[in-house]
Amino acid sequence: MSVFAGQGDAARSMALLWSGPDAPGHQAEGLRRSPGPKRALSVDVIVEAAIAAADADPMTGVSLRAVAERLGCTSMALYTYVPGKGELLDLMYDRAHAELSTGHDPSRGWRAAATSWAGELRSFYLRHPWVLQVSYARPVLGPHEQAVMETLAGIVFRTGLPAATLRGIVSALFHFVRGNAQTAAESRLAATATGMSDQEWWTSRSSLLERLAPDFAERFPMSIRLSTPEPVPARRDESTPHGEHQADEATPYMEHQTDEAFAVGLSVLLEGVDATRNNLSLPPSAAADAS
Amino acid sequence: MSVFAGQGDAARSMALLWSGPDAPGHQAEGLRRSPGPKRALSVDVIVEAAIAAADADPMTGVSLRAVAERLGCTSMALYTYVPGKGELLDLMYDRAHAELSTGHDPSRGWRAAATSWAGELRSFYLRHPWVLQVSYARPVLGPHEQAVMETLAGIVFRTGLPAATLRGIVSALFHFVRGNAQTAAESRLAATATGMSDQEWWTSRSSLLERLAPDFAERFPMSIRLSTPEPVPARRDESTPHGEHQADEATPYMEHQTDEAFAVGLSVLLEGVDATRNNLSLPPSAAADAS
DNA sequence: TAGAACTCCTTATGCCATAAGGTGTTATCC
DNA sequence: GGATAACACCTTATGGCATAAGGAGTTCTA
Repeated sequence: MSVFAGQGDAARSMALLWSGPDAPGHQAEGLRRSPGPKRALSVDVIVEAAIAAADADPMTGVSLRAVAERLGCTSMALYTYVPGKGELLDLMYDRAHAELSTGHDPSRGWRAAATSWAGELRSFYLRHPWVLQVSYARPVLGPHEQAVMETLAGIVFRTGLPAATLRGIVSALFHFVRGNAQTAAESRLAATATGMSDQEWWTSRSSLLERLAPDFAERFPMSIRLSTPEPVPARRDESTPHGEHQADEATPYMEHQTDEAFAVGLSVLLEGVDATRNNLSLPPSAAADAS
Repeated sequence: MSVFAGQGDAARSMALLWSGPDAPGHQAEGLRRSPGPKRALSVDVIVEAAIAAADADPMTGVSLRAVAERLGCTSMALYTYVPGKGELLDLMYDRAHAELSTGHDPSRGWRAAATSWAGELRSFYLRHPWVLQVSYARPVLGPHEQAVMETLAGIVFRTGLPAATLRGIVSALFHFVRGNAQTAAESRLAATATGMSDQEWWTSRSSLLERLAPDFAERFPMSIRLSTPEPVPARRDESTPHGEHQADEATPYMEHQTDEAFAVGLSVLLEGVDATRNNLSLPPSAAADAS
């Protein structure tokens, strides 16, 4: 039952995000100018603790109580530093993005760069699944997320496509990576939370379905055909071109599924970018996209 | 602060989902065989009321209290019919999918069919944004969602691609449509909830950013270039770099952005599917995918 | 007609965010 | 150097949530 999604007062979040570390309340020590007791905490420390709490228990959203417990104070004490939970979430979100690398090797092609960018983002989301709960509409773009955006923008501009097209591509890339990572993360979390492995889940689900809907195969033949694995004769023939994976027990079923879906989907998406480039360079006889 | 995401006991959800309407508790009337007072409600009625409640207030997740209020009973009465909130959510989720059309015109090409399928799914999500809060991992596939899946499977098999590739494509399509719809829906909801239009939001955000990060343009040149609209000749000088948009009041800024991103992203994705087909039909000299 | 089964209610528990207001600490001004 | 005002942090209260526990009334069956 993951919880959070919205954000708080954007103006206050942005002020906290973009103001330097010398801003009021941002640090415990510093040139104090005001009366009152010394501040025991700082925004940075709170954000750090909140991230740790969210990482430690990603299923249930972070609670101010849990954060406060980590810091040895009451939840109300946090309100001195942060306007509320929503704003704290914004801060956590941006701070976490500082983990992502911002440069890309310009000697590689745009496609290789995009592929590794997407892979890095995906593993970032898998490390911090709670990040995916933060809404994407009306983004409170903090410096670190903006840097991620900047990196991707730098990569896609090398395709030579116009900005309007690139906006669509960037958005599609983000949605794809986020969606895939969310599925993968939730499947992992479900396994640890319920104590039921993916394998167990799927077999029990299948047998249930068989009992409850005996006519499943006739009603949904295409679905069955889609989910049926290829007849894999030995090890690694090239019938499944993308990222074949030997069924060692180390990687559970769903994990393998999402990994493969990621490789295939990303490849197809970038193939589409390439094709869109070719379409533009071709003489106007090339059929326009039949949307 | 949208809330819900997980699901409840899958076995019980599946029993409720797949059992016919004559199953115990599914209907108010029927061949009663047991003592006790008549059932005033039914699972179907509860699910219907819950969907109505969720549609009416999609920001905050549905609460059992709200559903009960609609039905003129207490929240605890619902527990007689439904094991808990998670299972109710599963039922709502599947029931809502009954709205989607399941056939597709086989005379049209796969691409046209996929495009209209995606468009229909997107507008469905926009009608019922709460559906997007239901997790995608360990799906409790009910009959109606399965029918949607079946339709898409039928479409993509007409590309002739192998099932493993198609799984990746299907997954990418879903993630793309879901992500885009979620962004669009949240942006709409934010507008009505905060009473601040997208236009207002973006201008206030821009001016805030200008004050808090005066060096934004130097730090993030690519982002600026990406968000800058193509040089539309007249209308508004380009001194305000962020997201200028001719202000027709009909379609607000973000709405236009997400609509365009949907069209472009979908087109690129399907272009990639097409290109992947061509790659497979080509002689083996065609460069394999450089993942 | 007694009893069992069943529905639905009231009440209680334990989470959660956060509003309200009290108490002790501390820098600054007279 | 002491008064004072600003401030951090606490306790307590409010209202919302899911749901556990148990009680009261209704209706079928033996």
